[in-house]
Amino acid sequence: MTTNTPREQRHQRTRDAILDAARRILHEEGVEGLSMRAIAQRIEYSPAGLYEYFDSKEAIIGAVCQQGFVRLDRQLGTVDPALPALEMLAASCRNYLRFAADNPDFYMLMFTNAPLTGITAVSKTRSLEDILLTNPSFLALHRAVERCVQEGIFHVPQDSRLFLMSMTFWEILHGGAMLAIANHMERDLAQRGETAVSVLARGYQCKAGV
Amino acid sequence: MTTNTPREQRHQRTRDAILDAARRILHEEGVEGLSMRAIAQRIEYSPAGLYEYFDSKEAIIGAVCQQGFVRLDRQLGTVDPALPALEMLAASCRNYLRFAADNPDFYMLMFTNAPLTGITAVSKTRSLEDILLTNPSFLALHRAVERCVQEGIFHVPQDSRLFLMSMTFWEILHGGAMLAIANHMERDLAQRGETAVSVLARGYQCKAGV
DNA sequence: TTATTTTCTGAACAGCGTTCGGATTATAAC
DNA sequence: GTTATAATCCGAACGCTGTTCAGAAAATAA
Repeated sequence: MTTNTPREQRHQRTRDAILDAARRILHEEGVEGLSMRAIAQRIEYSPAGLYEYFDSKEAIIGAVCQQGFVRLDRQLGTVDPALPALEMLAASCRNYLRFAADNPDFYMLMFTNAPLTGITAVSKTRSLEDILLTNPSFLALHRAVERCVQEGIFHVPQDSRLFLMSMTFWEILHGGAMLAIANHMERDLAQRGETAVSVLARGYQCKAGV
Repeated sequence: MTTNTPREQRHQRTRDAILDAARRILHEEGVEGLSMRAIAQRIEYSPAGLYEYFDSKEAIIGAVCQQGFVRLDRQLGTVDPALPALEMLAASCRNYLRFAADNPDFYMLMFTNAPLTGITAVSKTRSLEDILLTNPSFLALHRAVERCVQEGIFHVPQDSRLFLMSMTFWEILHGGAMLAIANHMERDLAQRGETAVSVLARGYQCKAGV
C-alpha cells in the first residue's frame, strides 16, 4: 500500500506535518488564522514549498476534513456494542455531540467548507445515500438505528425507510451542533442533544399517534 | 423614526442600494464573489466610498443577514393561523425548508457567518433563549409548538419545557437544511423535512414509550 | 562522476479589506 | 449671494491573501 522508498516516506512525512500544522492552527487560532503562510511558517517552509505536496489550500483543508471524519468515527466507535440497542444509539449521539463540542472549529470546517463527497472519492454523480453509507461516521449511527429496528424497538413509518430514519437522527444532531457552535453555546450541547434525541426516538417507538 | 431630511433620505437610499447589490451578488455569484470591490462596482462607487455607509464588510453582511431573517419571518408568516395546530406547525416547517432551499447561499450565510445575536441588538451576555425569543423567525415556529401544547396535542416531557421543545424542531430543520445545502441536495429537502418533522411531532404526542 | 529528478525558495502577481489625504459636493449661516 | 461647515466620494496606498514561476539546492539514478 503505502510505498516504501525513502523518498516516498519522506514525502509522506512532510504531508503529515503539513496537515498536522493546519490542524493545530485551526485549533489554536480558528479558521481565520489558517493561511498557507501560517502553515508554512510552522513547518519552516516557504509558502511556495507547500505546493509540492498539495495542489491548493482547498486540498489541504479537504485532507484535514477527511482525517476529521476518521477521528469522529473513532469516537463513535468507542461505544460498547453490548449495550441495549436504544442505549447504544443514545451513547453514539452523545459521542457525536461531544466531538462537536470539543472541536467546534474543526466540526464547522468539516461540514461547511466542502461537500461530504470529499470524505470518500470525489464523485458528483453518486447520490447522497451512496455517499453517506460509505462514510464511517454516518455508518456508526446508521447501524445503531438499524439495531433498534431489527429488535422491534423502532417502527419504520410507512412512507420512510431505514436510511431516512438514520438521516433524521443525524439532522437533529447536526442542527443542534451547528446552532450551538454558531452561538458559542457548546456547553449546553450535550444536555440539549440528549433530550432531542430521546424525543425523536420516542417518535419512532410509537406506531400511531397519541 | 426614519428621519426625513433630504440628506438622510439619500443616505438611507444608498445604504439600501449597497445591501441590494450585496444580496444580488450573493445570489448570482455565491459568497466567494461577495467582495467590497464587487459591491462598489455594482453601484458605481469606489470601494472606499462604501465605508461612508458601513464600517466594514462584516457590517454589510450583518445587515444583509438581518434582512434575511425578516424575509424568513415573512415567509413563515404566510401560514394560515386558522389551521389546526399540528398542521400549522407542519406548514411552518415546510415554509422554513422552502426558504432554505430557495436561498441556499443566503441561508448558509445567515447561520454560519455571525452568531444569531446579530439579528437583534448585539449583546454577548444574553442567553440563547433570550436571543431566540426575540427573533421573529424563531418565534413563528415557537408559537406553533406552543399551540400544540396548549391544545393538549403535545406533551411536555418531564425534563423539558416549551422553549426546548421548539428548539428541537428548529434543530432538525436547520440540520436538514445545512446538510442538504452543503451537499447540493436542496431538491430533496422539502420531502425529507416533512417526514423528519412528523416523527419528531409523534415523539411529543406519545406520553410514554411504546 | 555525470545526468536526472525531486525539493525548496525568493520574487512577483492579482486580488482582498481597509485607511487616508484631498477633491468635490451639498447643506447651513450670515 | 457668499462664505463656512459638514457630508460624500475617489485615487492611491498598505498589508494581507492564494498562487505561479524561474532557478538554486539537494537527493537519487546511471
